[in-house]
Amino acid sequence: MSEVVQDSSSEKDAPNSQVRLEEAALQQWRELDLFRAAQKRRADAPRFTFYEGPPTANGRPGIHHVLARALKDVICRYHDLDGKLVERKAGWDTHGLPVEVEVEKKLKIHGKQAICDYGIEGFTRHCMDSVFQYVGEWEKLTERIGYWLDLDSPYVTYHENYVESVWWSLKELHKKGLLYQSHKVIWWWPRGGTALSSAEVGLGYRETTDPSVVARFVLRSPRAGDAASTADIFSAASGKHVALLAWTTTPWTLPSNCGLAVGAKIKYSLCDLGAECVIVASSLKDKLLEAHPHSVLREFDGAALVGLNYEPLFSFALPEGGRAHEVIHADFVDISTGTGCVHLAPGFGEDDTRVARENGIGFLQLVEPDGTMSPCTGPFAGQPIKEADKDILRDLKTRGLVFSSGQVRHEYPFCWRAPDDPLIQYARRSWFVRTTAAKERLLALNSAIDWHPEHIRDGRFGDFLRNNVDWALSRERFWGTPLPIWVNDVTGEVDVIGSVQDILDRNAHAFDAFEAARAADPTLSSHFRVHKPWIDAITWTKPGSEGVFRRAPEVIDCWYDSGAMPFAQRHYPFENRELFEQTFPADYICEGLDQTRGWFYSMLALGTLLFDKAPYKSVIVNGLVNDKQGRKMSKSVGNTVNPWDVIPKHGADPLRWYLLASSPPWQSKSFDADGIAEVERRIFGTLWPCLSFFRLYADVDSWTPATPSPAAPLRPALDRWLCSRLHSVTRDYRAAMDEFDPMKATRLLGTFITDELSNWYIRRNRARFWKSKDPADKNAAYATLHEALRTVAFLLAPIAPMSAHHLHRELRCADGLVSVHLGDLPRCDAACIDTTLEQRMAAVMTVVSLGRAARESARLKVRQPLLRLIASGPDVVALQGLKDEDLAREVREELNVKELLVAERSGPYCTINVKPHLPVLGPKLGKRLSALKTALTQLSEAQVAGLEERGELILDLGDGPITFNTAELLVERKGREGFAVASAAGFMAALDTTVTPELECEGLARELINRIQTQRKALGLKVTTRITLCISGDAQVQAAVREHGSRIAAETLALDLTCADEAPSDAVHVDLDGITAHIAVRATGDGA
RNA sequence: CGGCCCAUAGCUCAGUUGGUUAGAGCGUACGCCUGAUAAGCGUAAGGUCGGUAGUUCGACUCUACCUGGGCCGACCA
Repeated sequence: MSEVVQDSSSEKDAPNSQVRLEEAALQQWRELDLFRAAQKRRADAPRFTFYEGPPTANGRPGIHHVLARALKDVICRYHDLDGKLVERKAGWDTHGLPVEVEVEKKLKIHGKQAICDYGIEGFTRHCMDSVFQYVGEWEKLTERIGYWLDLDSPYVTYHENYVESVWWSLKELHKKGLLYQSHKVIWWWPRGGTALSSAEVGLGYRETTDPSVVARFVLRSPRAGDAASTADIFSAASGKHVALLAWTTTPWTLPSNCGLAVGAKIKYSLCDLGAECVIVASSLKDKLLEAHPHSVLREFDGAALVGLNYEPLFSFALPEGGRAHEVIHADFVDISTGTGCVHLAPGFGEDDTRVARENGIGFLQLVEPDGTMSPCTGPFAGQPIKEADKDILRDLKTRGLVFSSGQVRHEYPFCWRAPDDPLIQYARRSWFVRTTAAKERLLALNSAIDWHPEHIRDGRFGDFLRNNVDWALSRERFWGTPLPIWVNDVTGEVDVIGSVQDILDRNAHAFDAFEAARAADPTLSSHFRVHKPWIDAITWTKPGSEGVFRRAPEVIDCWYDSGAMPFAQRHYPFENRELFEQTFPADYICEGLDQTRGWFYSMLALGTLLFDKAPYKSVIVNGLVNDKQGRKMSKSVGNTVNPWDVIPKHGADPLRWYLLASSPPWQSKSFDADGIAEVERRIFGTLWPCLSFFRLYADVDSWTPATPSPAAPLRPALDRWLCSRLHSVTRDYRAAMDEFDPMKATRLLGTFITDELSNWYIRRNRARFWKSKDPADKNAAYATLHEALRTVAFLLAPIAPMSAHHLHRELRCADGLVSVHLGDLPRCDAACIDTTLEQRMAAVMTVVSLGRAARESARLKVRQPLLRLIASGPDVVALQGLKDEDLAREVREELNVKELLVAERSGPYCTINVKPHLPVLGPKLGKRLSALKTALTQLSEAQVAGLEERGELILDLGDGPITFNTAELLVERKGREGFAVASAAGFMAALDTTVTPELECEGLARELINRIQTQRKALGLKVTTRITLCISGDAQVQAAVREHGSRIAAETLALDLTCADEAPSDAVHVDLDGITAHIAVRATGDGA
């Protein structure tokens, strides 16, 4: 008993029992090195492959990480217990801008130049040092929540082996012709001098105010050969100058204007404003020209404008590589905002770049990478773009080229780590992976992935794949996997290397300088030789060709690192070829919804391009964890939940259960600590008493699993029922887990523990454990309960591993296992499932519930014995269950009635009501269904009797007689008035409420027993302690003691019972519904 | 603005291929049980299943549109 945990509610700050048992379990795991032992026992088992998505350890873990980790752990543990080898290699994502930003903050420097000034080596050293800043906290949390993860040999994305595998993969892509360099418009952070990934851009959107300018682009006079429609425009304008109006929110791009775009099928109007004529989309005319009295001279399609030339607003430089200042058609032009005419600056817009290239328009980019206007822009040269906006606008106004100007508030991205720095779209030379070449394959492979929830496949993820664009791979940063591309500085020849050996083959002394530096400074990590700045110093030449190969200075998008994880974690193909092949693809991964464009994509893209396989078969996508009000958790709002505020209070297992059971994994959760307290109370607060009940009596009787007990089929009905339920639950639980539905499995188990094991089996069987005179019956009860608890321990193991461990140990199983986690999950034995018995018991439970309701309505407490209950049910199985003597006894005892009558026919106790069984009769009858419904409400007594006797009913619904059988009709029994009745779902319970003097006397005896037991407990007596009893009270009390004295004595373990006229001095006074009695309980000291 | 998801009791959520009286837990009120109880059980109040229209004998369930919330994408120029 000592190990069954006692609550210490007196010590407020002491950890509660749940927390204590978890910590004790974890301590045992450490001592037993249990994780390793569990892995070892499956060394030769078939694999279930899991990939751990690498978190970055330079931030603290939060409550949402607990959700993801609980989901990962529960599925992995389930398959482990089911007999598979489930490798769980930890991993850390170590590269990327967030790390650099943290270091910049620490060093109090900001921007690319500042880093160069500081020194790249020093900077990257700080990066490497900081990536594991919080790794201790991650490990602590991982261990405390019982997440089994091999933290001792994690993969680390900056390690040389990992980098080398990434290089290998890029060389493979290069061989397939999938690596190229191009101009690409990207989101550019001018101050930091770097491009940002779309994920990073998405973090930085916020509302801002920008100038909103409509500029005049004055058309040049038509030339010979122009279309007649063009000439018509000018003749209609009759000599006034004609301007196309175009809208922009970025005046700083106007000097780089190369063209104008219109929609060929959009209607445009030529409007006479008096002094000039302007052209705008017809549908926008009224809004744009509302302050200008005007008349419409002509209306025409945009196609009429295509090919027209206009005077550029500025002429600092001419576009290169194509025509300039021409009106073209573009499909993306719309008329929801603006003027219907779009200013094209191919240096700064993705759409602009595309249509310009398609139409032979040139390229011009008069902004420097640092975000200042180019030196050739005259008065604006060197100005930061947002400052240049004002001067450009003033200049245009002076020259009469501004039609209107104002301000607009809209969403615009800023750098997510430097919130005052706006990003700009900027065409930049960059390295790309041609993922679009594999678009169809990506979609095809995705279609076979088992997504949870399913809609991600064709929804969010499918959409993302359908809109696939080439992967912009390079980052002009410092801390990342270096791009393994060397370019000849004279010929431009590209050499992609795929290993360290590749480098040595080209330059045997490549690493000499590094080794020398390392000899001088042993603190220099060996991994640095494949990182900046050391890798940049490596060059080579090729015999017979001029020029030197120098490394492309960029590093790789860190999402590529994570996507390379399936092979890079193995240092494939340099090592572990076989292991990789065995563990690719993964059977299961699980990450948050935010990984759609992140890890889910990067892994699929690389798996597809390199191996033509989807790298994972099944995915659980977990939702976000919001706060109690459903708001997103954020540090700035201050509503984040620290796992360490929750775990020491309620325990990690209740937290895991809460996260798994509260809603489907993919639904965002409103985190509420009260919900965990509820789980702790309702689930664990029920489970532990089940255990201590078992241990209490098993210890008293010295019962062990080795004690012989009757074979299962020979045990009482309740035992067979529990056994059947146990196997049914095992079956359903396994099915749910196999379908990656841990919520269903968890709820199933919870219901079994609370409703069936605790609240029905144990409660109904208590007396057998302490009163049974039949040792076989008692041993059957012990064996049944023990087996049930043992199975619960296994089913609980994946969900609440520490509690399961504790439960299993306390059961002292004969399985020789030091922990439940070293065992095998029980299988469902179909032979143990007795469906009929389960249905019958369900009927009994329903009738009991109704019986209680009937007692409630009659205000007759259960201690008051009553003569009879009349019960009925809707079908044969239910009726048979109520007639089964073993089950009927449960009803009588539970409801404290002398007799249970089963009413099968309508009669003095019940009436019946017949309803159509719709799923059967709907298709059969169609529209005649309503006629049947009416007919059934008007059945005669004879028809009802006929149905009850012969099982069939013949009705005429207007087109001849139809015979209905019992499968097509539902019979619902209801109690007649005059009894205390309750009915539901075809069941009914009618209580005979007569209380005879004899029954009243017996009831009083039961009240006395109850008070004596309470007093025993108040005195702190053991359940085996014998007592002497002295009871006094009025005539009624004395009569009860006289009539039922032997029963009172037996149930309270009284060796001696006396009935006194005067209350002894040590008696307690008790109130029995208005009757006062005095009870003196004295221990005899005879404990056996 | 676009895509996707969600909307069921005061709160957190279930609800299987369309089927009879839409469920559970928490909370509230009242009652009950306790020789396992950390507790538990029962009853009641509480719902036009976000709205409208449609398909159907029948819609919480399917379809369309609308409203509100979330996530993601989007400077639409």
